[in-house]
Amino acid sequence: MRVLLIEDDSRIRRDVGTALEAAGFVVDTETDGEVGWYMGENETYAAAILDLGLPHMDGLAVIKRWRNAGRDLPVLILTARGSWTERVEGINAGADDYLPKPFQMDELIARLRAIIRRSAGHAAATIAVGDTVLDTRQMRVTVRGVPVPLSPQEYRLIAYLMLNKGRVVPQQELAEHLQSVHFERASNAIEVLVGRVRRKLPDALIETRRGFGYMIAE
Amino acid sequence: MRVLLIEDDSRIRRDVGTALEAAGFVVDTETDGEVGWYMGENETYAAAILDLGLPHMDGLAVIKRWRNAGRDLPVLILTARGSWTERVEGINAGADDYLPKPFQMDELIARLRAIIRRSAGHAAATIAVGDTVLDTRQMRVTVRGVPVPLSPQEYRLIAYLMLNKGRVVPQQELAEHLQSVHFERASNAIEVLVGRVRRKLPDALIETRRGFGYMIAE
DNA sequence: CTCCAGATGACAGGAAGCTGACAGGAGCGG
DNA sequence: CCGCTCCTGTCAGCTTCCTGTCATCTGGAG
Repeated sequence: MRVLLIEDDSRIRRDVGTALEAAGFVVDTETDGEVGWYMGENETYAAAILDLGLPHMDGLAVIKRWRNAGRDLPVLILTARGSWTERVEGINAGADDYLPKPFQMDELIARLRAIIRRSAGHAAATIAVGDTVLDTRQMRVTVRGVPVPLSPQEYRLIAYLMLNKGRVVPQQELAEHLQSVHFERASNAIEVLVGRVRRKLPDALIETRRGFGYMIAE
Repeated sequence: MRVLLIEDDSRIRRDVGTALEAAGFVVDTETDGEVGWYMGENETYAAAILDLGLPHMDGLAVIKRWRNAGRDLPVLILTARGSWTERVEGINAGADDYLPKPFQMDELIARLRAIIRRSAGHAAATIAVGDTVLDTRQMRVTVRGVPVPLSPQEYRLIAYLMLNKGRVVPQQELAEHLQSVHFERASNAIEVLVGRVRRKLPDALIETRRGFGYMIAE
């Protein structure tokens, strides 16, 4: 079982590498984001372990480029402890699981095996709200089992809202998260996008909280 | 903090239950998988502790059914020592952490607290005064469970007063907090706003302290 | 009883959000 | 390299309802 480890901290890199080899994995190690991306793109791995703070190309960007290219390589990201933002962004970018630092080697290995197994065709990482199910691995939304055709922006929007269900998400936060550089104040791009998503999904799913933002109830 | 303990071994059930209560948790105990699932589905817990070998419904099945229904209740599973398979399957099914038997009570409690803390991003941050509950994640106020429709200004006002309950808040401070540039002396905007909020909430909630400001009693 | 901070009802200007139409442009197949 | 399709941001028009102001009451303190 071959895995790709991308981590710039030499201490962690060595420790994790050793532990993974002891657990029976073949490990390729990279320290640079861009080189790591290239390896994942051109070689075959059972999974990748990815630090988020990397030289040359940020971990999130690495995942996104893999995903955009159709790579469904399972990815486990290492995040700073308690960084809710990183976690959500990571999962939203297409990561399969996250592990807050510092972590136990045992747990890393267990989770790594879990995502590998999951990618072998078993359970998917899903979030459900009523009839509507978000599958973050397939980057797809289904309603009563029927897939809903969504554009990339539309998917990112609904995914972010579902990952934050039960919480009011301000328009500003959505705009930042969708990372479209274009959004200016005095643009109603978010409203338009929400409208488009609403037309494709059950009506009451996305609540408007006038003056606050949007929310999906639990 | 209320937790759900599902365990069929009476010895472990009693020991764990006692330890949890000593640690300040309120514990609901179930021995049957299906009943446990039902409880988790219909009650509100800060977390669940789940044995994997259960009568009627296997622990893994319980987690999966919760997850499929969108329940993101943190789950700690108890596994047989060294059982890689169980660990991996547990995490794969959506468990947040696992603990191999036999275990130290201290460790169980530490890990339980950890997963509850980790899920705190999901948890509702609420403040209650009598029947009136402020939920800052949903940015909403409910009275006896019924949501009260509030405009942004109205919500900010009641939220600020509830966050400062038991203290007299001067009008000036309220005005500054609401950050409306418009407020000048000789404006009665605050009085008007308070009036609007009062009409939507239980009568005695906001006290007027003539000459000083407004207050919500504890 | 008098006075004045606070309460209330009415109102108008405008902020926030929704929608349909449109066009530039990215992505893709040929 | 061309042409087609789909994505996505912009715009104008419209609706809803928020919010500060004003004029007028009210009631408690002294």
